[in-house]
Amino acid sequence: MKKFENFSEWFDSIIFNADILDNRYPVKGFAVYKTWGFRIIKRILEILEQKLDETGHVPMLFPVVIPEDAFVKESEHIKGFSSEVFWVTHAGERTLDKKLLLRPTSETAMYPMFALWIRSHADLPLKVYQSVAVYRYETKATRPLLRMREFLWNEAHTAHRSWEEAEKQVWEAIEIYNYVFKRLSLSYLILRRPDFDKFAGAVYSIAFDAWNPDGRVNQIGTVHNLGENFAKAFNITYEDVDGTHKNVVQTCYGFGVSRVIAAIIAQHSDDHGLILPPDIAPIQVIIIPIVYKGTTAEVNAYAREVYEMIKNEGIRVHLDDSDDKTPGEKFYYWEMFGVPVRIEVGPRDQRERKITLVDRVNLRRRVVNFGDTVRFIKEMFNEVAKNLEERSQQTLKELIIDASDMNSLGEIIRNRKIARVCWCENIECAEKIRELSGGEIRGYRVDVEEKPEKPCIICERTARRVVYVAKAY
RNA sequence: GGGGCUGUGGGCUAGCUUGGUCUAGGCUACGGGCUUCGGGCGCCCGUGACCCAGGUUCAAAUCCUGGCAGCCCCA
Repeated sequence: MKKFENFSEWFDSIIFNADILDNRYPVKGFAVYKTWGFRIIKRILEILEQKLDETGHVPMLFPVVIPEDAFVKESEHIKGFSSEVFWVTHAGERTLDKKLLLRPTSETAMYPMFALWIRSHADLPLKVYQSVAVYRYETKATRPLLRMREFLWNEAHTAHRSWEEAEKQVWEAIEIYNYVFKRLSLSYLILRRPDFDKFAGAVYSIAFDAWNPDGRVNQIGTVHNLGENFAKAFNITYEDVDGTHKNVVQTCYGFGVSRVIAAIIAQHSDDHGLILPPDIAPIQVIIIPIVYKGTTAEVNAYAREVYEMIKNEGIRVHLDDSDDKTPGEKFYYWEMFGVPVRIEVGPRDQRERKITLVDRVNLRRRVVNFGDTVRFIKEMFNEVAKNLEERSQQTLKELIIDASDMNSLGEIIRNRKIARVCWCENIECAEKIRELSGGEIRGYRVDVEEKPEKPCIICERTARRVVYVAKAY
């Protein structure tokens, strides 16, 4: 199965064969995370949550159901989500007096409580997070990991004394996500969404769009400045030092765990299967003994010795000494699961007290002395992470193409790339871009400033932004 | 939201037009055995399937309707 030729089939086969997710659950848009996938998820969440803890966020867990009256308080928010919420209307045979919905996101679950908890400036900033499943009745075709009706994410919600503080928080959030995504060697664009595409109820939204081999971008995280919109709706006020009562200013940000796994697969993996950054690999090193008749005992004993030594260094290592598969089969098997480093131990290695190291990215062999094993493993971990990042960055660069006119824009999108265009910020022109190219304006970069050097690609008036246009999941 | 295509053992598929030797074939995976083992070795044996509900018919994997599920394209 070829990654860049038939992304969809390639992606589905990796998800299935590498035990990430089983999409055969009999409800559309719902699936089972299998062991390998779920172990990876736990590692990703561990990295993220640790960073959130370090930056003063506290973990909490809010209910999955939200009463209708809380949900309808912020008018923009309802408009954005009402068409895709799951309603709980019955309990047994009885109809509920008060309909409940399954959280599509937790603003309306959390903020009534925030209103109770926040009394004075001393309660601020409040920074809360939770890692939970959310529910959205997607009307578009669902896709495993990329577009599910139940998906895992981590959401953080903060409340502050002022707009300035909230702005700072937005940047802290961006840095946190950047840190985690970099640890996963992912490449993406950090884009401020155009106003028509911001989060329902936000003042503005910033999103992380990861590249995909089919040119469709994958939104793996978002950061929103909510201003006072929800504070007004939910009456979240505090008494300031001077005795006046003010609305809090809020931010919230979401980290799409399911989509992050999708991005890791889509960006790093190859036609042999998954390739995992060492930080999140459930097994980081796989040892495969190469046994021949006559040397079986020595080789297995030596392999065991190598295993014990590596294990004692705190590296997640597994010895595959089963005799029901040939070494070649084991190579292919563990490559499918993306184990970043393989050690082959054969009679030759055993005689010379050496080991053969192979990295998952380039599959190059290296023979090193027993005593140097751990040092070289750690080096190889860094190398794998670096190679993945460089390769991913390179692909992102190649995917982005400047569009000078409508014809070239249409061609870029048809060729499954990301177009960079100058735009005047008028919604009419945005709509034309979508109609004529099939791609959507994803926004302009916030991590670097890009000045438009040409007029708007549609109306030819002065352009205000350099924006990225792509199809999206 | 609109249109098109598809559904056969755990996975991939043949068969479907033209209903009947289909007792549903193959590859792979899985279980057992022998043999091998520095990139999917070979052989033998075995388990395992026509998405669901109706309908047409002497007869349905095959035709029709609906449901469920999946894929693709467009809004």
